Amino acid sequence: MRNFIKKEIEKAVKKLFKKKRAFEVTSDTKFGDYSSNVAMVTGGNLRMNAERIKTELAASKNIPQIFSKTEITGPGFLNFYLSEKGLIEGLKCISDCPKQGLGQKVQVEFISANPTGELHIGHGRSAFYGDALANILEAAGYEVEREYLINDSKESTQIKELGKTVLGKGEFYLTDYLKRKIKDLRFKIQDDGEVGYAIAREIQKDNEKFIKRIGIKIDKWFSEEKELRQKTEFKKALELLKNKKLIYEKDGAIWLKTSKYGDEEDRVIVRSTGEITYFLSDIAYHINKNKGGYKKIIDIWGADHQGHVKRMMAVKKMLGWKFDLDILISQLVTLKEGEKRKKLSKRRGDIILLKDLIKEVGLDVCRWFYLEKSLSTHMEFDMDLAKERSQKNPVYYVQYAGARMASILAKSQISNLKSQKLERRKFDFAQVGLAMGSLTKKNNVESAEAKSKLSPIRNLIKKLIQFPEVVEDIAKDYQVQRLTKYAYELASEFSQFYRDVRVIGSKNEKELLALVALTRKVLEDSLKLLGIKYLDKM
RNA sequence: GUCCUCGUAGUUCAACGGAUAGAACAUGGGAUUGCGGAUCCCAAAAUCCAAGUUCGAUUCUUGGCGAGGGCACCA
Repeated sequence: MRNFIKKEIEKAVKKLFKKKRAFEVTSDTKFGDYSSNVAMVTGGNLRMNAERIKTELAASKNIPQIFSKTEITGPGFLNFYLSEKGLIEGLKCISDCPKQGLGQKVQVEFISANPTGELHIGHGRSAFYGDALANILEAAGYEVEREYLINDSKESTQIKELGKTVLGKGEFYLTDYLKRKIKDLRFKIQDDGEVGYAIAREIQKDNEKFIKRIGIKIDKWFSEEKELRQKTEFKKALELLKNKKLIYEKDGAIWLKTSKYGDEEDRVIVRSTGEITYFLSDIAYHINKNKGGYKKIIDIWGADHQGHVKRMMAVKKMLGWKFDLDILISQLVTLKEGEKRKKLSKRRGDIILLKDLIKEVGLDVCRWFYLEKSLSTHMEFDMDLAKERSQKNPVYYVQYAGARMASILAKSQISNLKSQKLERRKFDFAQVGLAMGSLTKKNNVESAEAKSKLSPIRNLIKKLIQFPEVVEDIAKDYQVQRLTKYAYELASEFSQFYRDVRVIGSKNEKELLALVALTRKVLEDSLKLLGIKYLDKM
């Protein structure tokens, strides 16, 4: 619906001003179902321009049918009010509207925890966020590949350190969990890298199992050892950089000229010992990504990697990669319980594991609490609210509304159909229109009762229409928290509708049931994208 | 010291450069004779400070102040 308005305005502006203008159309403002700032970017007399655009739109074929009213307010905002037909058209658009990402390949790389131990609450953020973002991009039409990088190269420092610990020569990564792992294994070899790699594979198996268990889908587990080191991709990357004259030697090490491409200083890629650095490995990894034919690559990194963003961007520039590279930084997570705040600190060794958090509050609640906040906020996980098993907890509030929808449907004739059939049922949008139409008629005879019923139906439909718009916005700017907000608002609109509008036994029962069924479908889809269970009963 | 984030009601969070800054929890009131009261309604309550850009700034720029993180030939 929003895109439809945009197109119509574009046509009008082109005709009136002979020049392209960047403008916005906003959904559901206080001043209308849709509002646009288009007149504000035209220059000159803003209000007069708004009038001209309004007149031009009124003369168009579609606008007068879709909107009952168009008005100008404030310094020159254009506000649109959906007509009954407009509301119905909007409902159709929920499933039929064109998707912006069609035919474009996107890679989302996330979690990528080192195979040296279990996942902690910091990984949880990247895990749930990346998973939901990938779901949403898919819903927006993109062809999405979800990748997890396993830093398991036998030559890497952390794998060697892990090996040393296993062989009793060090203490890195030594947790109770690792001690248990070590007990199970016997090694004939004494090489740090080999032993580290062997145990890392075991740890990785556990982590993969866990990630699957918490409902996160990964398409490709990318092993640094198998895909890069064994295929001599590090050397190839080095050759490539050498041929392009982007490296030089200093103090026995090999440096990359990143400072010429936006980084603060040049970086070492091969140490004077001959060992490669993590940075070269990461370059080789991204050279590999570049071969994938992606339009867009999204890397979700932890806050401890934020210093690497500039150097990676520098590499993209120097090698002239065509794909869009979006590096998102997931900020640190703190737990808050009562007045106490626990920080995630590797040094202090009091890492809080993700599995323990999920055990404490449940998977759905856990996902919701992570996903309702933007990735860049330094979030505090509110344990007290998360543990609350009542309406205070937004997750249960939303699920409760869903259960009510299902309950209404179950009590109606539709209950004869299997629930699966119900999901696939094609909704008769005209029926909903009929319901509104008859209510409007009643409204004309000033029935107070009908009037009170009209508004909640309209509000509910408006909220439903926004679903594809929310998905589209998130696919553009990655602000996943908008979807949790949307799901909550939808549940809230439905609760008000439920209070004011009697469905079963009403004159328009069939039509209202269709609306409830559609609401249920949209709520279920929203929750599915977030990875949170929709429940018919709770 | 420098780089990256963040700073919004008592608390946890929202807000494509837009209009009267939204929610939730907590607090204080209220509703209900019916589809699940795990509901609904009302009230009080906030943009760290100072300049600048703009018709318009929580948002952008600069400078402070405060918090977290990064600054290795570790990852």
